[in-house]
Amino acid sequence: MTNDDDDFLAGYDPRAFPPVAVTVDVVAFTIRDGRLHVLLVRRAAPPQQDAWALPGGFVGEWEDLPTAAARELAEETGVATAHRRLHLEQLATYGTPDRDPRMRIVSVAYLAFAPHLPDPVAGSDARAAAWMPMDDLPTPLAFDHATILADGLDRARSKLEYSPLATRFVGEEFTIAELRAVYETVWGEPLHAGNFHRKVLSVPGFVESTGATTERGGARGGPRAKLYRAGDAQLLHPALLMPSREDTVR
Amino acid sequence: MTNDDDDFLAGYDPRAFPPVAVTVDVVAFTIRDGRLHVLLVRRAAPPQQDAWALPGGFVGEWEDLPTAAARELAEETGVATAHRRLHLEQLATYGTPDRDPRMRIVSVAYLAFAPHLPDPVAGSDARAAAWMPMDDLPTPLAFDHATILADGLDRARSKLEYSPLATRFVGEEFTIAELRAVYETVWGEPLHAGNFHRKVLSVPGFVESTGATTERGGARGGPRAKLYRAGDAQLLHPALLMPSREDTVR
DNA sequence: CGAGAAATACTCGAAGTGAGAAGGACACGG
DNA sequence: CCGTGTCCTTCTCACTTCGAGTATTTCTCG
Repeated sequence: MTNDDDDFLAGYDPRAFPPVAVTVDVVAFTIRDGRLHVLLVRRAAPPQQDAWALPGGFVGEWEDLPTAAARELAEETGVATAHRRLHLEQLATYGTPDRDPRMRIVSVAYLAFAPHLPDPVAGSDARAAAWMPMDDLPTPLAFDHATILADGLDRARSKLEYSPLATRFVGEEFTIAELRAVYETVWGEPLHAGNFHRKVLSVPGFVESTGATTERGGARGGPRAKLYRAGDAQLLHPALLMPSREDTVR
Repeated sequence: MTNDDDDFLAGYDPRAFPPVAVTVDVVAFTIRDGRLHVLLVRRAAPPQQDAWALPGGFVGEWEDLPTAAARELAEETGVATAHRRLHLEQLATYGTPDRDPRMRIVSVAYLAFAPHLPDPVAGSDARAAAWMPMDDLPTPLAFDHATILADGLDRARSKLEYSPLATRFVGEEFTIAELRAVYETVWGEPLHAGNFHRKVLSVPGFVESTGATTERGGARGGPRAKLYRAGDAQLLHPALLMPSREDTVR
């Protein structure tokens, strides 16, 4: 930076620009009882009081965007920011001028995943907070949150294909069958158990064996399963493609 | 919306929120002389006057984000907004608190592609505008634009794998060899001509034949090539994977 | 006219995929 | 304690896809 910059900044008035607020909204997914759930809050204040919405809120003046997303998640829902296996990534930004009646609001959406998250606790801005099953959502959602949620689901579904994201939905140690259940739940269709097994083990760095097995067989019988933990791969190669890929190509 | 909302909004003061400005920045790629080029402008005003930067600027009060991106592209560089084959997609949003010395600025980055774009014309906010080759960029770039540009390149490289984006870099009608040149330029490595040919034709909806051929053979010899135009596929299946994929997996 | 270059097609072995089935290990209900 | 059914895990087989190399033909250039 130059001295010219200093002179310039001294006379600079930030209020000269159009009033805009920046918020973060979080699409948080988890799996409960074999169904995909998203975290929603019931708005405690206008606008759209009592409507179900994604957790979110204004970004603090000196706050980074991902920090704000983690804070909102914690504040409005009691879901611990420092949850060990929480995954947070930027999804997209929504800025249609009339998406919020208060003023021009540009919202940066984040996508979060974690295994076995606890029941949320409603925070200051929320009358209630709950994990809602994706196949039985309240309608309508506030603002354009239905669009954001749909984009988040799309992203999650395709990220399973080429990233080890699925390991974020299960515990530290898991069986191949648990991992398969994640794919089946998010993709919404059954997979061939044998082929899935072969494929997961053939992708370098996806999972690594712990040497141990489960204590018992499955709830309805079957042998004990070997336990694995997440490997160090960032990208799955070859990828696990959704069976229905070809149908949705065009 | 309810009457409660109206009461609430009547007493609402937008100035109560932390001052933030929202900008758009555009990473525009094209191919010239077999090299990948990005559009840069030389800043005409502080801060960082005279530094090279991505074209961009403040979002108008009633302006949609993609509209703002197209406008900035046109304003600062003379690249026509309505260019027939211009592709524009949202890349990501950058909001680190100190990324701009003026104030808190959140910038939504867009990615643009087009074939054979004309030489840009410097607009009001730019002292100059130019297509700069990616392998010989001026350094440093203003603000965090080097990061944004790197993210844009990553996105472009991987989008070639599973989307028909490459057809946006060539003319309305093109040969398989021209398409291959796009992949080789963006990926930065030579491809096996025979395998590429087979693969492109085997992906349903990627290209469709026009029945015609080029008027002449290649500049250095060879037969006339068949001409194709873009098909209707939105997703390539099977995908064309980068040869170096496996090395960069972890 | 000859040499080199490029578009396209073909071949071969290696690797990956979907579908099915087999072999055990285990839970659970008589 | 035994039979039945579950289901983890491994195999097999036919089919597709892939990378690498080669062949053929047609063109430009000198």
